[in-house]
Amino acid sequence: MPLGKDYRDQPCSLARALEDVGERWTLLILRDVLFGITRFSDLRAHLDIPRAVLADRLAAMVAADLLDRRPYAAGREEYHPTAKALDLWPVLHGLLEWGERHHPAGAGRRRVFRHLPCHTPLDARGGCPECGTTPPPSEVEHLAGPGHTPRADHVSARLREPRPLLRPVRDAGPGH
Amino acid sequence: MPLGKDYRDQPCSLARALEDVGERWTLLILRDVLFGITRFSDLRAHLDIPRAVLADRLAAMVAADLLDRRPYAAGREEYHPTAKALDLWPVLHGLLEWGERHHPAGAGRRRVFRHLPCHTPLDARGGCPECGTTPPPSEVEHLAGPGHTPRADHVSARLREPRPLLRPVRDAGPGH
DNA sequence: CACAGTCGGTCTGGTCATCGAACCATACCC
DNA sequence: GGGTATGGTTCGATGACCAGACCGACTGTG
Repeated sequence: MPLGKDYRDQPCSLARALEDVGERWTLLILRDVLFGITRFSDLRAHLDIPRAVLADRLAAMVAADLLDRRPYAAGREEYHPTAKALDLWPVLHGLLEWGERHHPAGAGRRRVFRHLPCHTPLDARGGCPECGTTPPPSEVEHLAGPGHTPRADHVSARLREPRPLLRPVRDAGPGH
Repeated sequence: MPLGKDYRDQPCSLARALEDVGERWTLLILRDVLFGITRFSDLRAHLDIPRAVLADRLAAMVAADLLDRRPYAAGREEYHPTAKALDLWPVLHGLLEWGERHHPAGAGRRRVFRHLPCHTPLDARGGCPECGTTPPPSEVEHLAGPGHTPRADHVSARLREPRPLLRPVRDAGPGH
């Protein structure tokens, strides 16, 4: 399904937001980058997205100041979320929770988010019921829940165990 | 710009959510319906969306249990948000606020949301700083802010004055 | 150095969505 | 009957998306 990009004549801030993140695949890519999936090949393995579309979206997201592209070796690039992208985390989390509520998996939640210091699952608004704060991504860990459907790719395997948001999946385990 | 609809092999709840509301125009239509714009012709006037696309989206949103379609006269239809749609309000508001923060209009906010009982502008998370609650749409009023860019259509004119969410734009004024 | 493999893309051809404009059926008003 | 409002559908052209083939730069291996 194609998704257009511009909503030219809409004076609303929602239209502005959708011009940045409303295109097909963009929010899923953003989620993956927040999950620590930062490389072209890993994003492809995890999302089953056509190469050309992924290349196009990454370029658009760099241009929109959502991603920072930097080499980790000669000719090899990594994409990291900018402050603007991190600022979207509560919305992304809210949308995911909405999907979880209205399209539940039989066995339970597909993914669990916990406040790292408190070790408490976040509520629907992304807040920590224990300490009352709304943690930034850096303080949130995520792991597969009981409703999780396994995927074959190597990236998905890494995301089953608890892992802080933003930690590159290429790096070692949970980290405390 | 087209936006596809299905993300078949993604086991994530975010993909499920995007299959409901990820298509082009869908979130803008949902916002408009929450603003009280419930008729085909009014949506068209406010969004500048091709007729065929609007008809397709409305049908999809009814099928996804986001909208309830009911006649208000012989052969005339109105679309009203379901509970599922109302449940998405905090996300919609969060995305709008994100757009406002990262694409500000020079003169200030484009649209202001206030908690009706407290008459206090909502914070970025959709909460009321006065009473500490997160009001449902029925308790929120909205009006044009200083950064508002006027549009010529008759619907936009109605949305300039304060008005509770969900109140049909065809109905009379602010209502307290 | 030749060779294979990995990575991050680009190119191509076919399909599908979107766009803008025209058309249409019903109901109402006079 | 003629005119208008409403809620669509149909059409042709353009553009987005998709799957798969191709490619250039670099790395490691012998």
